[in-house]
Amino acid sequence: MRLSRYFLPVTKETPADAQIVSHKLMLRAGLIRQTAAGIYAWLPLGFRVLKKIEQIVREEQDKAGAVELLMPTIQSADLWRQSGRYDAYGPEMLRLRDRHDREMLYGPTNEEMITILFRDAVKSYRDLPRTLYHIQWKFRDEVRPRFGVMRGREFLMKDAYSFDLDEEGLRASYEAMFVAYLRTFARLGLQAVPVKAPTGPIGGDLSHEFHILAETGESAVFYDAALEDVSKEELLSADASTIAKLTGLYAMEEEEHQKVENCPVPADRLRQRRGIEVGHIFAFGTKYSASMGMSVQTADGGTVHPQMGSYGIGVSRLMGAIIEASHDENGIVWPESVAPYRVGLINMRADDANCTSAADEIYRQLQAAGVETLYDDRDERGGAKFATMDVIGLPWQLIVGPKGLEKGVVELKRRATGEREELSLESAIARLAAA
RNA sequence: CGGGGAGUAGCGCAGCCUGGUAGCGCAUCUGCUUUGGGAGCAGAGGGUCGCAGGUUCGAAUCCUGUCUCCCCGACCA
Repeated sequence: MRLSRYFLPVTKETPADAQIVSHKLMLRAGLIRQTAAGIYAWLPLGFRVLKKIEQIVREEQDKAGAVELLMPTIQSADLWRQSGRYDAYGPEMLRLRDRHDREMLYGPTNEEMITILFRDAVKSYRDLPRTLYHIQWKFRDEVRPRFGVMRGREFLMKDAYSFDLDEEGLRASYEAMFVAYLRTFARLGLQAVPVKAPTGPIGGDLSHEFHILAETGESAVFYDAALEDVSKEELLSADASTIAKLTGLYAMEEEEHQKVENCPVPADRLRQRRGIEVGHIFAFGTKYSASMGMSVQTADGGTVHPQMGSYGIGVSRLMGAIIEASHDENGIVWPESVAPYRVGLINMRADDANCTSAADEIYRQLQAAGVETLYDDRDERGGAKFATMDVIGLPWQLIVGPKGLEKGVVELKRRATGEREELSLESAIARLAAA
């Protein structure tokens, strides 16, 4: 993409509304703009990142055997009356009426809808187990939206729902999602700590929150330092034994931690850090299948209410969390896996015919090699171009200028480390084309 | 929802106390000089001062109401 034809409103100054670094940088880097309290427009660059995060989440859901569908954002109040939650949900639910005065709502979650979809189509134990998911916008009328996309009212969420014949099956579905979550966060370049979460009135031990460690996290997390020693490779190849290992290590949110009388972790191994909750998985058994009359026939001719679980990931929140975890004083430092473009190509002298034709040619070759490139072809000063590239945080900057061209080289700079290297055109392109 | 704060040019702000017809920086536009880490000079455009009432000869400024946004607490992906 040529910057001269893109829509990328980067700013030098930080809007006063933003408090935390990810929000400031998302505004400054031209990723988002706020349109109302807790509601954001995703500008082209931010939208690309959102799509990339979404795609990684999707791939790992698919790999875990979950099946994607798409449910609507608008639901009918009657649906929620079936589960009894229409009155129970409270003012966080955005309620509206259509032209016929029918009560509708903007979905804050989809347990009810998935349950009737599944209920009306599935009658046999042979159709279990299944896990269905979708990635869809949710609306929760938060009392106090804040921190940019980290606590918006409208947000993009992946929510999956599992249906199993019995508790043993539910546990297996739960663990499959657990693995998917570990892999997802590892691929996103994040260190996620699974924290045992209170299960409320349903009971059981199948509920975990996944927290990204960052100073600006909303909750304090106490955990065993051994959790920090788990390698990315180990997480990417996670299986049941990984879960056993991780869940065997102590990790609690502050509120729960304070209830623990004798913390099993020795003081020198107990860590306290802030966490951003980016995922929550839990098993709720027959809560909805019973209340909404979903049952299947068993092999012996009886009927059972399927055991259900639900599994959420805050996709849009993840973008804020990634930036919280990966930035420096100059701007965002995107992990390669979610960077909106792999390389920022800088033409140092757009007014110089030789320099421009060289840069144009490199851009053409990068595109031919399938390298996602943002090409700053504007006639601006070099300093402004570097500042723009730094704040938007692409992994690589490729600098083409008259001085280098005299020597037959271009400069390749790695955003994360600041390392610079002079290379021939060919080797620079080859380097960037390599996965 | 309780407590606090703010709405003045695209962004960041001053002006308000003590009413007299709106200003600064950045950004934008034009010209010239520049060009390897957010350039310099000269000029220009852009504002129903959130909205509605009221007081007054006169309101960004005082009064009342209202809307919006932000921050601190209790809840959530």
